[in-house]
Amino acid sequence: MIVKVIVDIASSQVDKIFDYKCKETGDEIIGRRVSVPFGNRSIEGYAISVTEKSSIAEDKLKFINHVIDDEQIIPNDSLALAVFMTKKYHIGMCDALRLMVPTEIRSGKVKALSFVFYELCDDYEEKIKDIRANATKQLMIISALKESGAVRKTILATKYSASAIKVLEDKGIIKSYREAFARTPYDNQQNEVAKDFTLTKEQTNAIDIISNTDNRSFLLHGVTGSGKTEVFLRIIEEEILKGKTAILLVPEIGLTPQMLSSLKSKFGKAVALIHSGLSSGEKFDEWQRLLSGEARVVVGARSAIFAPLKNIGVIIIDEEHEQSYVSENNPRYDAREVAEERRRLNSAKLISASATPSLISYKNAVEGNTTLIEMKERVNGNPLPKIKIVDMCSEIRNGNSDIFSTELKVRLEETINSGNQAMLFVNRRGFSSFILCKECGFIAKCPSCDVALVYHKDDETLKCHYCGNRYKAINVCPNCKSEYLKEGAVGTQKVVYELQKFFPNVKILRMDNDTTKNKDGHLKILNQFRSGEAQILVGTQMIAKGHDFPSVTLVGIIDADLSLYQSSYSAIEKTFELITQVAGRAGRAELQGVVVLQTYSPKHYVYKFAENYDYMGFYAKESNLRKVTAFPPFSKILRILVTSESEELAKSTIKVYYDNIKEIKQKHEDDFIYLSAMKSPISKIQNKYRFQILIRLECENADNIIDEIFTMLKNNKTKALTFVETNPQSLS
DNA sequence: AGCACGCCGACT
DNA sequence: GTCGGCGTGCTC
Repeated sequence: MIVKVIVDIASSQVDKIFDYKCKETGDEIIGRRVSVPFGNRSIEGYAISVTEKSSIAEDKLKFINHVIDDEQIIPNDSLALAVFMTKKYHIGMCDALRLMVPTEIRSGKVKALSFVFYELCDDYEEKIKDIRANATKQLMIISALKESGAVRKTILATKYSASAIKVLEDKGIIKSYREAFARTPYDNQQNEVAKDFTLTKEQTNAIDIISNTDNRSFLLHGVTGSGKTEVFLRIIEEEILKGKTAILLVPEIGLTPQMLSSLKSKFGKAVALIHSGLSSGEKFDEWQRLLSGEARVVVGARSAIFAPLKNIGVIIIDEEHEQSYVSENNPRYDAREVAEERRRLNSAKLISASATPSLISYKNAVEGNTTLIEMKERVNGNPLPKIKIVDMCSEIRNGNSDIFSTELKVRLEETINSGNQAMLFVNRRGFSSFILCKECGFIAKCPSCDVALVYHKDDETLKCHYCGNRYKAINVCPNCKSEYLKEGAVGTQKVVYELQKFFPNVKILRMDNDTTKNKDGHLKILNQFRSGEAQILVGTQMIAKGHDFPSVTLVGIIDADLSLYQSSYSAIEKTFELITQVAGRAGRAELQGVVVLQTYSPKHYVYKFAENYDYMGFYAKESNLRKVTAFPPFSKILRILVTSESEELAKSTIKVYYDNIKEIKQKHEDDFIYLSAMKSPISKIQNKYRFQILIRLECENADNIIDEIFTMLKNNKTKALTFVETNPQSLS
């Protein structure tokens, strides 16, 4: 038999199928790892298929050393998924397969956890007579074991001497055995008790539609608090009862513990959790539980889409619009697209849910490619919080140059006095975005990256948010020695600093990348806030997601324009999402909430629509704009990024690509809306120069042209690293 | 990715 | 004469 093997080397040069001979195997080798001779060494590879004959000369073929796994670890649908990904994302087969076998499994360093126990032998009664009365320790061990059954070796060894244990073991009175234990994340967490809800009409309707339609994708558009989670749970339950499995994707961080608790209360041990925050041991065990079939529901961040489940009945993507479903580092992939393919391969259902669906998903639904389900009412019947738009320009005209408007200050005071809590949202960490010399215009920049350094007041440093390097903060301009330095736009630290001036006695918490570095950092801060230790929580994006805080009645958005004026075609969409999501934090319980949104461009249409929670209106307007300007979803953007420590190499590589693409363009002149090669806006990160090509294509033929471009890239041998991305969210 | 093969400079 | 520099090319 000939076995087709992908070698476990992530390099484009060996990104192809190698044929090996294997005497005694059939299909069962597929999806297992094998050890194979490669050159003059032995390496690991993945068996992906078998054939009778090879096109390689017989004398070149070698035999497989041995099969590593004693069962299939990559399900068949995942193998097909990997092939799909190589085409879609211009990545190697090895890169794709590695996503499906976690490092913990591949490294072989993590082992199943097991403990040694001691228990009495069945026939201990007879042998016990031989023990002398003065062997008190031995007798104590026996009575201890008699009382509590099996005892762990480590525990027994702390109480009794090793010699006494050994003697008993040698005499055949006690015996040891090993038992495996799964390391279960958040096992000590109290799970919510499953309640029997009366479903709302909308929930019942959603469940009906979904359960009565097989092999289909759905978009569940429901306002915050419309009870989407309950719909998920019922559908998962249905599929489980049919003997199928389920995947539930949630955005990175925050949401997992909450969702996990709901799932566990319903499905108990059948639920596994997969995300980057787990320890290696936990990851290993959760993955094994999924593979063995013990766990049949997986909840996790984007990588959970690769869980080793068979016979998938439903895949759910919660907060479907979230950017965290797109992996930023290589291999770059969009878990939502992968989910759709895995759904197709399993003839399963896919439910994408959001209060603010991404334009592309909503368009798909409107056009009938997926089934749109609307949920417009909140379960508790409460109104959504009122959004108040504050014009910061008129604040300045009225003599208030603070970062807080009068309205926000007054409301903060009211909120605190009434014993409630407030959240302030600033989408930038640090103190100020840059330091500028008013005399000579000097801006402190990172020597390794082409970006301004961010001033951090708490440790008096200038930090680079791209490479993480830190420098001492400056008081004088290093260039002209001027003392007149100006600070850039406000970050979370400055908000806390200014806030403390107005409310010296109020406890304020800050939550951003800097305060949540250590494990469970998020949870710690969120729990502190929930318990009422602080009255105000200041934070970035990450406070917008996740938990409900019943006593938060005020949410402030310090500078809503920040995300609006980013040079991305989706900046306005992101702003709408952000406002809706942040607003959802106010008044989740009985208390009516208020959102104060500060902006310098109050007339912008995004604020009008956001103010009224008018997703449909916003969708119509924004989608029309994209159509007119030919931006996604009405076109496809392809970005090719080349990075190298040598500026010359990066530049010349881009030139070669560009010339080749120009040739492709000549063949499909009508399909190209835009083509240009340039320095990346951030032209250097970590001493690597960055050049890029941006292409915008008409939708109809885009996939074919992208295929052609990928083939060209693949055939080009260059030492510079090449990344490809479609519809990039950021061009930096 | 590794490792061998291969063709040019300063050393016992 | 040869040890070793890393450029190029191959691995079923």
